[in-house]
Amino acid sequence: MESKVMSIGVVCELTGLTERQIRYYEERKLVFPERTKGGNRRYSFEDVESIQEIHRKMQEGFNTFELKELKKKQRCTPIFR
Amino acid sequence: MESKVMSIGVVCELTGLTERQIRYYEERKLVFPERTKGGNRRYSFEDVESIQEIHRKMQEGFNTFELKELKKKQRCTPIFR
DNA sequence: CGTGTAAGGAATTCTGACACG
DNA sequence: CGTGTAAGGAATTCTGACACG
Repeated sequence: MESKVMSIGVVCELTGLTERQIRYYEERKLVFPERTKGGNRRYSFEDVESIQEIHRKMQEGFNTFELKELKKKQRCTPIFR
Repeated sequence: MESKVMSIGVVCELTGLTERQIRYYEERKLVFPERTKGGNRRYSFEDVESIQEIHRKMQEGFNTFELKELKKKQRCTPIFR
């Protein structure tokens, strides 16, 4: 599901992370929720997956910059899979 | 997806219905969203499908009581399909 | 760097009621 | 019966900043 339907509170419940962490990943250009007219964030299930992956990688020692680099590479290599 | 993750505002966007209509279906025991600790409704994609089906049936002339009866029958007949 | 927190405001949602019919 | 609406309050989310390190 790629439709952006969840508020940040639901994402917190699903991931076990804090709002602060989730907003920070966005600040570092790792997640891209949509916004309501009022400015509230809306996430998809794919975003939730992505957020969990980010958190896992960070626990493994990666910082947000490195994760951004990782994403770039992933965007360029699917041809070779 | 049966996880209850959407606020009523998102359901309005997805269905084109008003909050009033969606809450009324719940009042008539046709939809069963979960609640946050604070009391806010949370709907699943299945709920959205259900709500759209309810609205279609009502446009065909059914009232909420008849739809409740229909649901009962549907719960008893899947054996025969 | 990544995250916690208090601050103040704004968007979102809630309930119960009155209205029409 | 099904839906609109104004009312008042409460839950949720937002941003920018200070803090620690």
